[in-house]
Amino acid sequence: MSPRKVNKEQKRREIALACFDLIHEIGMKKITVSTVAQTAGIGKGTVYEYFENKDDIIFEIINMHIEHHHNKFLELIKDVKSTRQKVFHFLDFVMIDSEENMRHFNGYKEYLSIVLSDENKSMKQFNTNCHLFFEGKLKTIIEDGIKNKEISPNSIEFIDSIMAFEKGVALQKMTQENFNSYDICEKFINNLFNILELKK
Amino acid sequence: MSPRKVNKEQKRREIALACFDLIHEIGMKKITVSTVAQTAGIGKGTVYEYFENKDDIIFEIINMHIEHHHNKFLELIKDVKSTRQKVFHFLDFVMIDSEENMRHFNGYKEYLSIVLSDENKSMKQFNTNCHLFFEGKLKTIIEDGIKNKEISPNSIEFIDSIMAFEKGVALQKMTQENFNSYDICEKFINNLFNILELKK
Amino acid sequence: MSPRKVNKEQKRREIALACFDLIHEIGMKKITVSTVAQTAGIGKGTVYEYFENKDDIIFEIINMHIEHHHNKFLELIKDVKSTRQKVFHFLDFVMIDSEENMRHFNGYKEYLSIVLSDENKSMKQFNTNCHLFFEGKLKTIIEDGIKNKEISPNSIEFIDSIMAFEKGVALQKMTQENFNSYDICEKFINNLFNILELKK
Amino acid sequence: MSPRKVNKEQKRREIALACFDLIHEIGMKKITVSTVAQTAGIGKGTVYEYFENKDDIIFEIINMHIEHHHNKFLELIKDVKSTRQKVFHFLDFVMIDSEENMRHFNGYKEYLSIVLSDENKSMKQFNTNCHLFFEGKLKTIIEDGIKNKEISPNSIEFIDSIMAFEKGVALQKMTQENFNSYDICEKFINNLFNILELKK
DNA sequence: GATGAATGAGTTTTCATTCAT
DNA sequence: CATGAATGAAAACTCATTCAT
Repeated sequence: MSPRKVNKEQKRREIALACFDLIHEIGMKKITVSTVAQTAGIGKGTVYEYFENKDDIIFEIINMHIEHHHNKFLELIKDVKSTRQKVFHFLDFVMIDSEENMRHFNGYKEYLSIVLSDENKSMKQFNTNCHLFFEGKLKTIIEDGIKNKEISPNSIEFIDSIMAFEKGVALQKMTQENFNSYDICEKFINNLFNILELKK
Repeated sequence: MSPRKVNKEQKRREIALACFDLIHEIGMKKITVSTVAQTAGIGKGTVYEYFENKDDIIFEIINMHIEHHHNKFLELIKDVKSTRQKVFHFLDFVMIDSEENMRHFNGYKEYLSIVLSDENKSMKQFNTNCHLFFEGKLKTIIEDGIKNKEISPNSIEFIDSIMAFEKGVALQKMTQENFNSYDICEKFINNLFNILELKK
Repeated sequence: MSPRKVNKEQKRREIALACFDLIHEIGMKKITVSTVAQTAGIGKGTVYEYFENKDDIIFEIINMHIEHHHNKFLELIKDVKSTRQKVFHFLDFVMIDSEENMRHFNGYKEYLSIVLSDENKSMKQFNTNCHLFFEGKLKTIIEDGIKNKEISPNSIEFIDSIMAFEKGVALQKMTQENFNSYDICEKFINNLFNILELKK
Repeated sequence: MSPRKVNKEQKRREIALACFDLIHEIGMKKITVSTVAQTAGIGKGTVYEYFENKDDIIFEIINMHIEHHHNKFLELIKDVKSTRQKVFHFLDFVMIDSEENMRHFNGYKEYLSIVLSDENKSMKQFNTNCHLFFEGKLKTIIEDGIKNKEISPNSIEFIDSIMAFEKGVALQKMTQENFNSYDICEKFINNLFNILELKK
């Protein structure tokens, strides 16, 4: 009960949580240790009690965003039945422009710009793990579809392409003007499933 | 229109040209106005005679790289006959790990990290134009293939997806460990053309 | 006088003793209050129960080292007979490069750099006392030699010079490259005793 | 004439010269880049135009002091005739407590505390060179004395000891209370020359 | 037009000391 | 008595931009 012994890991998360929105509000590049301290309502020195250095802070905040995004996705596909529909939801992240989604999307954008500029190995490793998480989910979706005889067995061949497609759409949405991600995704899924779906 | 203006533009290009390789050599992020001045053999103040600010310089250098890349690509597909082969070459940029290609690829990576971090509107505009250039080329390739009865007329529907796929592969190659872009692209093209190619 | 006070003094020594080797291991300059607390297995705040401030801690640790060095020296000359030999041992500290000796020597170096940089009066006082201790020992050695008719009575005049010489050699060993302290000390003692020793 | 091209080396010296007295006034350890900039009447950034880093500044200031000291010494012994007298002047630096001399002496003290605390190799090298300079001068003095039949040929054997003695006296003057350097040096020289001087 | 010297705001990081529990 | 979480002053260094010559 007493504050004598603080749970370091928990405090880390508390500080990061307090700064969760900084990424949207001022951009990852402009986050300074001072800002973090102020936002979390603590002293600059205190930040260094819980984080190795500035990158460590940024990393924890990003971590939190990704985790949040994972959970959102799992929630989303929980009750969906058709494979086509599940894949639609898989692409929600890049298709849907709801305010909340856009906040996450912009967080991801900032995140990418860090990963791209840093030659930070652990960032790449972390990013690979995120990729594998979603790839695993997609694989499950596709395999379930095959089992249910919804889609043809060779659908499994298209997983890599879907993953790449999704990332490409994200990138274009981030870097191009007037890019209509919804239409492009819709067309892609329809073309794809017209090929993959088994006629009954 | 005035000869003044033309000279300015020419000098801009001269300076940028002198700095063409800086992006590979020291990385876009580490380019300073001092470096540019030194590399171009002019004074730091002179740089500001021809460029608004640092971003303006970076922009011009990038411009030059993209242009160079455009020309390379046009050269590449000049004598290629089959549509499948042309699309293969279209993906050369992300598939082939030759030293020269990797230099360009890493330049593109640096470039992306700038576009993503900046909220620079003109960057986005510029990037859109680049996209449209390559999209145009791809469209021509596909349309020619349709005219030649190599591929089915609905192939035109897949252009957006190919564009997105290519960008997604690029992104993954930049941000993931042990990513095998070659195999993924090969499988993608083969799967695609098995569907699109007309049997004779 | 009160048992309180005695316990305080004892605890001071316990803490300092626990940190005895820190000086060799990480260097005096890099000792932080945190390190001291950790090494002594107590809380940072507790350190301040027993020490006024950081300098006070450092001082206590140094104290302990000097005391240790005193004892070593007394041990060393206990059974030595000839005066020349005793003076040789007097210079052991700056002549001999055994690992243990070098550890102490480097400790002394760190110590000096503190004394020189600080305008700390008590440090100077303390250092004077150390000097007087060794000067007393040297005086006894010389006086014994005179009594034994080993060396001439005016040898007493050379005590200050020997003391200064020893410190000068130490300083040079600390601050010069390729300084051969052994040869210089040997020559010095031989020259000196050739003058001072009585022929029989 | 125009400020278009500044002589970098000269400006370095100008800045260092402006800070010449900082060492006495606030102590070497407390010199900050800000202080240097303020004292020299320039901007902080400007300091870095002429110096690699903070150590580089300190080094230049020290350099200037040593150089100054060298010149003073050469001036001092120019017209002195007897060898005994020359060696007296050789020890002036540690014997005489004139205000100007004490300023230099304190500068040397600060300098030593840097050399001792840093594991900076170039500092040691530099210090060795200073030593060699004065050793050379002393050697010349002694050799001249031998040539003139003032002192015995084996006087040459005592050079190292005189050098060490001088440094030892300096160190004691820096680190001990009520240390009477004058008397000790006087006694040393007299004892020494009573032995070395040839009787006529 | 060309130059490059001067600038200072802005950033990260350390650590002795305090004080509430 | 003991503790350790919180603190913030202080310091080194970078670099885009300006402006006098």
